[in-house]
Amino acid sequence: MSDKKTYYITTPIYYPSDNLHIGHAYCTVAADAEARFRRLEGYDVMFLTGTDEHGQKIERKAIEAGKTPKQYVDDIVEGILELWKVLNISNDRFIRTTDDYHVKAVQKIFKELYDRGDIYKNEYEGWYCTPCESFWTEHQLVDGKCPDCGREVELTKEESYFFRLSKYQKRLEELYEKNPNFISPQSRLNEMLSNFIRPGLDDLCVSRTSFKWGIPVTFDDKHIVYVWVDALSNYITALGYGSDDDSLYRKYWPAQVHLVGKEIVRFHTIIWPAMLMALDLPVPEMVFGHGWLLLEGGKMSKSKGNVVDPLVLCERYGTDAIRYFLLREVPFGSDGIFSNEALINRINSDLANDLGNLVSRTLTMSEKYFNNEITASGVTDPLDDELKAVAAEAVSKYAGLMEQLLFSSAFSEVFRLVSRANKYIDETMPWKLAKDEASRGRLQQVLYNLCEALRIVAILCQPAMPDTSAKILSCLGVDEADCAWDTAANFGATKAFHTSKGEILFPRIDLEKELDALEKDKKKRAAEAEKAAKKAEKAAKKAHHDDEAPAEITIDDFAKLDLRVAEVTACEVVPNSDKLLKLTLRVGDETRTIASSIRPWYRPEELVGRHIIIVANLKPAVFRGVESHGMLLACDNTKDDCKLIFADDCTPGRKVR
RNA sequence: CGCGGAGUGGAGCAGUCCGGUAGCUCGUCGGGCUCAUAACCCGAAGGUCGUAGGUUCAAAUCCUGCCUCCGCAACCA
Repeated sequence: MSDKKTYYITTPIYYPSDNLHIGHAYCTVAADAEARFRRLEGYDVMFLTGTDEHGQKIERKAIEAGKTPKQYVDDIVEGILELWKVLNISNDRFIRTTDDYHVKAVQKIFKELYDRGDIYKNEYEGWYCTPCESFWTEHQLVDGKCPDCGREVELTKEESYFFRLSKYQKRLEELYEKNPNFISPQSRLNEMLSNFIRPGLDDLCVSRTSFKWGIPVTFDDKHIVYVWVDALSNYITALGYGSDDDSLYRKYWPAQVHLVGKEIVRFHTIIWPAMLMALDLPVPEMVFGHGWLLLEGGKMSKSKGNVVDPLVLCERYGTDAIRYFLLREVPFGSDGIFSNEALINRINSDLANDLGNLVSRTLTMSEKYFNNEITASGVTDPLDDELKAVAAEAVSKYAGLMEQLLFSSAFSEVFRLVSRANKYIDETMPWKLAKDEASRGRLQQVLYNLCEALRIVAILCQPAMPDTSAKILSCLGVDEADCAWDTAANFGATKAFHTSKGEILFPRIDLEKELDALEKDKKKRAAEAEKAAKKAEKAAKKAHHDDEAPAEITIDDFAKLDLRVAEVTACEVVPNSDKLLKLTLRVGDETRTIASSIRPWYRPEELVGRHIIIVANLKPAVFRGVESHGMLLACDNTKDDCKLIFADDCTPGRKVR
């Protein structure tokens, strides 16, 4: 079967700085549905997802959590893999940008771009916020200050490597023109053109020296590869590009579609194709920018406590119901709103009332009237024609819509057929036919038609609800051959159904009770989260006192500390304080004040004249009205005991290293 | 004048490109049916399509101004 047409689809690689939420699930479920649909159609599918694990944010998060960056992302990624398992995601590969093969390939790509002259060294000028260690552009500044912390920034130059993005402006415009579907949906194309292409492209900074958690540039070890080359190239490195075995790359590239959120359309439609052009590689066929799933009452955020955890939803309502909801509720290109009420209503009306109930009533009649054995009797009626017509239309429209990633419309076609089948039961009134032995042949045909309709519905539902489809097909008792995609368009393909009543597919949910329960659950979770946060904070504080080592640091990090010997010239108790002592210190020629919470362990008079070690360049802080300029070094001997580090033999003012 | 999207019966949306009976889902009300998961089927009520002008025999649909909401603005899908 090597002549099968290939279909390569990707999701973005997600940034594991936190656990994933419903929005990530949205995108991945969509990609999964498309992948499943193409497999059903007979394509040789490659479906890739993964994680983008480098960068300053993760470096920082890891430090906060007291872990190495790798440990930190390992833990998050474990959760992500679990989530995809629960959501029944059928990805063929999962790439992590920390994977060895990826790292090597990225280094190779970076070097090649450099050798070709499309990456060059220059200076990057920007506004630097020292405490945040972040560069900002003029536009990003808020009132001329750091948008993160609000502090002063200074104009700084950093040596950087740049990618000649500007060189590809014209070729990009040609690409869009020649291939109007390259950026989909259409509205995103306009956005790219008027926002970025038309004003002109600047060369792009593709390396960093301000943090370390990334892939080193092989020929200049001060630099690490910044996100663009690192993350975007995953789509080819995952297939072995740049490794010894690039057979998958040669087989599947270029991708048919990169599925991305609208906020990263730009990187995928400008930077990524330009990079590929620079490498002389083919560009993907399409970048589809989907909308966002917004939450009732604004954006998802932890502080609002409105983050929707897809694991919780799956546990509560079943994976297939959640998958269906995500695909059906919102047209794929636009933003939509997620609410529990919408979710429950959708499950109740579509899945329980219409589909589940249709299956249930059909199977019940099959059992009751025909002992579960259904074949076509040939006693037809004009009433049958419309059912068949709707089925045929559903199949053809569905296929076209799925090919364009228009999931919501595609499934609305499927449910048109479900509705028509429900109506067909009312029109044909099988319970009346059953009362008259003479209409037995007709009754049999009616049930056959219903089973056929259900068989087709089940086939079409596979991409969205794989488990439910399997259940329905199993209850219908059809051969595997009659589950194939090709047979969906063939109403009447099935010879015989050997049905069996299964359990209720989707139990109805009591909306009010459920919303109450969810509300309670949410409060419980919020409380737990708060508790956990406090605990974590405590633990973090404790970790400072503990001999448990935080993340590894470099000698440069250590060099940032200005440790000095100081002589205590005076010492007094700070008023209104249980723990604080105010120390006056001589550090070389300088005199300074430090407040420290060591009163439980030392009397003021016993410290005067002693030499201690201080951190001299700590940011000043005010405790109980005393301005403290530094910190004393001390040891937590036990939980309740603290000892200062004395250095009586050392000269005040001298540096400690 | 940074860019883009949206304002249509109680809720969520389609229709707008190519002007001419305002459609779908949910909800509400009434009826029918009993095979079925208080489900299903039929019917009804309810909208001067954000606002002010303009073009036209005719505008939700084209043009202009204004108002409101939302998203993006070097990385939250």
